[in-house]
Amino acid sequence: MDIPGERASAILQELRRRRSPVSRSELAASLGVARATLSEALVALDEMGLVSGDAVSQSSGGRPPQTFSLNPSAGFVGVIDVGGSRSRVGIADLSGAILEDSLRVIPVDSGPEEIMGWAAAELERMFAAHVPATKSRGRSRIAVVAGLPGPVDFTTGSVVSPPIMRTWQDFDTRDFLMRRFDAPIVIDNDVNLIALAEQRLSHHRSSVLLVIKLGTGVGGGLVINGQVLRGARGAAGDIGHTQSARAHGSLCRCGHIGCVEAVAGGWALVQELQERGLDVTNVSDVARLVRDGDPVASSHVRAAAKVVGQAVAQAVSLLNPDTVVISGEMLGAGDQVLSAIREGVYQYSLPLATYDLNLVPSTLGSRVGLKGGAQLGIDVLLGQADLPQLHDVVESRVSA
Amino acid sequence: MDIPGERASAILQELRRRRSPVSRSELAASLGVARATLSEALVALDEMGLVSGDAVSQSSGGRPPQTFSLNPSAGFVGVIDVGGSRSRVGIADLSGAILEDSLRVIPVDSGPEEIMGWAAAELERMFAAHVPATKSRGRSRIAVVAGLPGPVDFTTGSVVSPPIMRTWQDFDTRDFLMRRFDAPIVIDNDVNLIALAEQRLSHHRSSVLLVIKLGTGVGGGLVINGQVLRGARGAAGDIGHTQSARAHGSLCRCGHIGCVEAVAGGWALVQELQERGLDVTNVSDVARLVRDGDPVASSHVRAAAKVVGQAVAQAVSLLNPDTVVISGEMLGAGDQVLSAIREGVYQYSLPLATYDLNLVPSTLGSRVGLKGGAQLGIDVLLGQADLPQLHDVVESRVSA
DNA sequence: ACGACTTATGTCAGAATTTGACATAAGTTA
DNA sequence: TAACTTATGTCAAATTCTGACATAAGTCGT
Repeated sequence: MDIPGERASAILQELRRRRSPVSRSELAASLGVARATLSEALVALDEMGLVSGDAVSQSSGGRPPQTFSLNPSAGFVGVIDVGGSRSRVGIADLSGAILEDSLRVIPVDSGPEEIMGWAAAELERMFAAHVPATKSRGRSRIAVVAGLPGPVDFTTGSVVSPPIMRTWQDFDTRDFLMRRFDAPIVIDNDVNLIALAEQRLSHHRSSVLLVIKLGTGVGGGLVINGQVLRGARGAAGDIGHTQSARAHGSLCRCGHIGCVEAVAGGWALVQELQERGLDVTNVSDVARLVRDGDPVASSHVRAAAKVVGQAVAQAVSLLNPDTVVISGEMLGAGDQVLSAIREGVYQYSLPLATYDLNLVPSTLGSRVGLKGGAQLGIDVLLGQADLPQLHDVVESRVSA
Repeated sequence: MDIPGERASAILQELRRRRSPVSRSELAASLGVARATLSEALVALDEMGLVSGDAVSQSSGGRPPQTFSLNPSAGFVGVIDVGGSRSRVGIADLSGAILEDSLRVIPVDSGPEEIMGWAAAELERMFAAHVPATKSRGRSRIAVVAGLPGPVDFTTGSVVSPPIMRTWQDFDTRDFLMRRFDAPIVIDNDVNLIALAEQRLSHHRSSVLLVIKLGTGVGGGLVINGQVLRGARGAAGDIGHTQSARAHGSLCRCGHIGCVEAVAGGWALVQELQERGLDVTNVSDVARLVRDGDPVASSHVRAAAKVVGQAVAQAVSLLNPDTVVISGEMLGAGDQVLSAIREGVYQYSLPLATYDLNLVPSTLGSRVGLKGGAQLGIDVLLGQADLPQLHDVVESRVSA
């Protein structure tokens, strides 16, 4: 029995949108089709192993409904999250849950061979451990997503980063992964993944979401109407290398002068504090010092946060987002960071744009990147990704 | 004979997308349905008077195809474009062509009663003159669109503008127009209308388009994937009141200090040049002076354009648009404006974001606002508008 | 001018899909 | 236990879409 792909996709999307199991009637109602139609489609999806009929749920006065949900083990996503100073690898199922993950502290400029080699090996191990060898019906689908800490050119799938990551410049990440995995591969900017995670998992209702990541660098991600805005060349969201009035004179690692990152980036803070004689080697150290009340570190971080706040204010004026999420290791420094950013935003934005603006810290923890990558991978597996250049891959998967 | 609304909408959309008449076969192919299916739907649309079968076109070696296009006189849009110093009213048909328009030089702070009263009267006259009393089949649909020079709260349809337009603050434009016209009413920001016009009429292929309007004020509009980005409260696109390093100290009419507009807005330039003893009263005067080679005016305008360029650079970094269009009266000052903006953009943006950026002047003339309003109105009439709060209105129109 | 060829259109029966109604299943409540 | 409520399976009828065929209306070559 074959079911039109469009309806199948709609059902899967609806099942995903609601987290909890849904009855046939509810599903039919929200999709606007007759129960009979929906029932038939569900059977087909069940045969493909994509949905699973749960046990009957509570009765509300009559026959209790059988509820359905996405079958979590119908697909798995391997995610590689490369960070400035540490990288993570994880595997998630269709529910988006991270089944296993591993962390390695390694600077990004150790080079792609070292990092991606390790990551791919880890991923192979995890796939072997978690993906059932043969599903009774249908084979488990898999996808691989990698997030890189720099602008990614979507057409080629490799990093295009004048500022940093020179060692990655000529490395074709997509190709490397394609050789190791027989699966759709998606390469994206790391902040885009974080932004997607925030929108899907924490800010479901947001239609214009801006995410700022304060880590080794300063990055931004944008999710508009549920879709990541990548821009013409995948360079959208770059807020770290916009000019700041307060950063005048500071030389940035990108070669320009006066970038936000040159004052507010983790690497810049580490450098400054080292010059002031403090014992710091990375962002975590800086955050710890502030938390412990070190006055020098605090004042530097607070000043940095104000600069970020001003840059965010510009973005808020331009985009009028409903939600701004602050993420990244620098959050570990405590409330001061957030309040300084708020100060900048409310000072420099028009009242209308901040009237009901929701400016909040991330609550998704240190595995946000993996979670976002999982979401993107699931999009691909279910044929709901907004990646034009992947359409052929996706098509063939969906029809299979 | 009734045809599913979804297909009807798809056909209308396709007919609109292609400007030129299309044959049945071509239409069927682009929509991916059988010719028979499409043919039947076309008959229904023809009976409703929405499409018109043109004369047969050129043969390509066999029977010449009959081509179809939207019937221009199946619907009309009245557009009111309120500007800082002048307002326009016009009427357009479904093709988007402006059939008639009229201009009145009147400052926006003359108040809404005066301006909208005049505009509504003009519009009533134009509707009476151009809309056929009774179409043979189906009644002509009409819509009214108004563009206002300030942030518009979409939920209420009235201006929300701390900066200017105090007289408009408590005026309910939508309600005013609803009382005069039995039609869907859309109130939007004037730059949003311009942006829509640029995307639809000049930059069809652009997926991220940024439009900057340099007039009495400095405004911005954003069209992403063919949809205007209005933001959470309709305040998106505000680039005039972002902070500029070079504008420090200048008091803006919005009450803040250091806004882009405080240096680069038309009103600010007029003020400055007056202080320097030049005889200018509005933006056109300034542009004329520069065109005539006045050194003082030129240097001021050039400096202003650089400030704008820097602000645009921020936006370019954040959004990575494929196209930036410069619009507004200040363009009349000549090439200097554009080149100064380019200078700012290329100096302050990352190379990746400007690599294949298309930064061009508008070519749509002084009636852009009317043209954009017409596009938005047609969207509404054909049920393709992205305005959530209008859905009920639209639904009832489409099914009728 | 005429026939061969090419392309477009109308028609319509059959295929595919969706629906609504009805019978049945499986609980709750009095 | 009977009455009632809600969920599900089934299937014929209605709707929609398609593919094939016949026909229409040009061009091209002789």
